Amino acid sequence: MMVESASETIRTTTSNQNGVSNLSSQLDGGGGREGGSNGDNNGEISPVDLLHLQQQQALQAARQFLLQQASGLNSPSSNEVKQSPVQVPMSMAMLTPQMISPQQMQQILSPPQLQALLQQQQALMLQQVTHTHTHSFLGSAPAQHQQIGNKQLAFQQQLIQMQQLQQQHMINLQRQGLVSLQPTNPMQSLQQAMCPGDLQQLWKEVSGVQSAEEALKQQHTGEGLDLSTNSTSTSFPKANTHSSLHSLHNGQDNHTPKRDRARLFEWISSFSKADLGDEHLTPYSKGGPLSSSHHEEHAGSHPLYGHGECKWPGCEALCDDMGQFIKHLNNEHALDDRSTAQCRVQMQVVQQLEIQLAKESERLQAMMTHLHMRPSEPKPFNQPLNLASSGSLLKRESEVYPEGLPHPPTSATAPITPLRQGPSVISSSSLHSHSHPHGVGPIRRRIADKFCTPIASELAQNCEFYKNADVRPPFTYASLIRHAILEAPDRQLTLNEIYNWFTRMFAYFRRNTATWKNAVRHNLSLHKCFVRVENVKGAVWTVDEVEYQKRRPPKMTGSPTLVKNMISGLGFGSLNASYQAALAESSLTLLNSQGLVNPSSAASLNMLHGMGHDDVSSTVEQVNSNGSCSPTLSPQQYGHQVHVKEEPTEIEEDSRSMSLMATVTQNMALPSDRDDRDLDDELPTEELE
DNA sequence: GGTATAATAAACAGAA
DNA sequence: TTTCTGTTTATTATAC
Repeated sequence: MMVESASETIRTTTSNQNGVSNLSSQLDGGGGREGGSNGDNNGEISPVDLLHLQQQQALQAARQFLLQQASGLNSPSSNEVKQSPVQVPMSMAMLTPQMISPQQMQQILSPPQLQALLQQQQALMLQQVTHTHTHSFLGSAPAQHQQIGNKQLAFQQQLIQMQQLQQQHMINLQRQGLVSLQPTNPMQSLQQAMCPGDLQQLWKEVSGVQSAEEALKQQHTGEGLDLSTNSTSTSFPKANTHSSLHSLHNGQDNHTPKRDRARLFEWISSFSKADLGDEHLTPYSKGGPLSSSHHEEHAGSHPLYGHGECKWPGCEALCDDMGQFIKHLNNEHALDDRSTAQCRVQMQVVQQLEIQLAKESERLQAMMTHLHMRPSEPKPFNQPLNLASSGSLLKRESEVYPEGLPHPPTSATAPITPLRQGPSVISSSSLHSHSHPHGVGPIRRRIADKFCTPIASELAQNCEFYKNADVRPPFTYASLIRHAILEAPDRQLTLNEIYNWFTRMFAYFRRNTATWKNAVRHNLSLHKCFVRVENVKGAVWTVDEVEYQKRRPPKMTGSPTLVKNMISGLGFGSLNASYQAALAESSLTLLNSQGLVNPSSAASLNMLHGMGHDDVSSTVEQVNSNGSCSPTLSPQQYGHQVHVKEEPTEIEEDSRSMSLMATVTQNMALPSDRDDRDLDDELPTEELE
C-alpha cells in the first residue's frame, strides 16, 4: 500500500505544480545519495549568491537608467545597449531567445555570457516598459497605440523567454551542484531566478501599461470597456493588447478581432485543468468569473491571496481580510480583457515551465543514470551519437536531448513519463504514447534487447529509480522474469512470487496489473527457457539457462552497422559496446592484478563484446548465483515433474562460451549482504561483461 | 516485403 | 462460483 501511494506521488511529477516539489525532493534525495555532488560552498559566496548579486546589479543599473530616462531622456534612440555593463551583441540579446531555445542558448553561450545576456535582457525589459509607458501617456495616435501593442507583445514574449532562460540557468547551476535545490513551483522558480520584487515590478509594468491604455481609450471614446466592439484599423491599443496576447499564444500576429466575454471564457477554458493545474483556472473555470462562491474563498484561503495582499500578477493591493480581498478580486480582476490577457500570460508562463520541467526531468534521469556509472566509464558518452539510425523514439529524444548528453533509458511519461522513459524516464507522461493503453508503445519494448541492455547492471544502477518512478523498465518480460527467478535464493519462484518481484522492483508494474500479469504468464508458458517444476508446495518456475542462451540474441558481430547501432543505443543510458569494452578493460585490470586471468581469457572477454548483453549478463549472473563452474542450472536436478515446452521459433546457435568466465568469476569474493544484492552483489560480476 | 521477436489481448481449461 | 494458474492463439508493432 505504501509503495502504491509512493508511485502515485511520483506519477504526478509533470502534471502539475506539485510535481516540482516532488522532483525537488527526488533531486534532494539523489544528491544525498551521490554524496558531495552539491559541492561545498560553506564560508564563501556561493555561485547563486553571485548570480543574484549580478542580477541585482543589472536591475539596479536598469533602474538608474530608467530614472535618467524619466528625467528627460525620452528619445527612443537613447534606448541602446551600450548602457549595458556587459557587452553582448544586441542582436543576440534581443533575437536569440526567440530564435532558439533556452537550451540551445546555453549550449552556445558560456555561463558568463549567459549571465550577461540575462542581465541585458532584464535591463532591456525595463527599458521597454519605460518607453511603453512614455508613449502611452505622451502619444495618442492610433499608430502609436499599435506600436505600443507590438512593444507589449515583444515585451511579454521576451519576459517569458527571459524567465525561461533564467530558470534554465538556475537549473543548470543546480545541476552543477552549485545551487541547493529547494522545493519550488513555477512561479517561485521565476521569482527565484529573477528576484521577486523585480518580477512583480515587471508584472505591474504590464498591468500599468494596460491600465494606462484603458484610461486613454476611455478618454478618447468616452466609453467604458466595450468588449463586443470589433477592432478596426483605428483600433485602440487595448485591442492590440488582446490580439497581441492572443497571438503570443498562437505564435502569430494575426490581429484577431476582440472576443466577447463568452469567447474569452471559452478560450481560457480550453486549457484543461489537467494541463495547467487547478489553481490556474479555478477562478474562471468554476462557476464563472471569479465567483465569490468559489470553494477556496469560503475555506478562508485563496491562492491569489497571501500575507495580506493580492497575489494577482502585477497587483499588490493590500487587503485586510479575505472578504476585502474577494471584493477587490471581483472589482479589480473581473473577467475583462486585461484580466484575460494577464491570465493568458500566466498560462503561457505555466505552460512553458511545464515543458521546461518535463525536459529537465528527463535530463535529471539521464544524469542519474550517468552518475550511477563509475567514473572509469565515460567512454560511451564521449563518442558521437548516431541517433538517426535509431527508431522513432530515439529520434524524438534526439530532439529533446542535446547532442552528447546521455539519454535516459527511456520511458515519460513523463510524465515521464517525463520517459517517458528511463531510466527510462521518461516517466514523463508527455513522452508516453497516447495510443497505447500502457502509455508505452512497442517502440520501447525491445530497446533492452536491441541495445543489449544488461538487466542486472541496469537494475543495479537504477534500482531505486525503477522502484519509485512509474517508468516502464526497458527490458523484455522474459529477461525480467528470468532475472527475478535467478535472483531468488533457490533460483525458483512461484508465479505469485514473480508477481511480487515485479511489483516490488518496479513502480510501473504496480498498475496495469491485468496486462502485465497476463504477459508474465504468457511468457512463462511461451518460452522454453522457463521451466515449471512442481514440488510439495506447488508449482515453481525455474530458468533453463541453456534454453535461454539458445534464444536468438541480437547479432553483435562487430560489423559497422551493428557497432553504429550499439552506439546509437547509447541514448538509453544502457551499456553499449564501448561501455562493455570499458567494463571488460577495467575487469581485466582487476583480474590481472589478482593473477586470475591470462591473455586467452582476455580474448574471451573481448569476444563477449560481440554477444548480446542479455547473454552476457545471464552468463555472469548464472555463474554468480551458482557459485560454481556449471554453465547451466538444469531443472532436472530438482527431480520433480517437469513440463518441457517447445519454443515457438527456435534457432540453434552455439552456446556462448562461458566456462572461462565462470572460472574467473567463481574466485571473486561476493558481498554477502542480500539486501544490497542489487547494488553490490551483481556489480562485481557485471564488471566482467 | 518477409521474417523474427516481443507485447498485448483474449479465450479457454483446470485447480484451488 | 470465483479466482488463480497455465496454455494457446491472434493481432500488432518494430527491427532487421
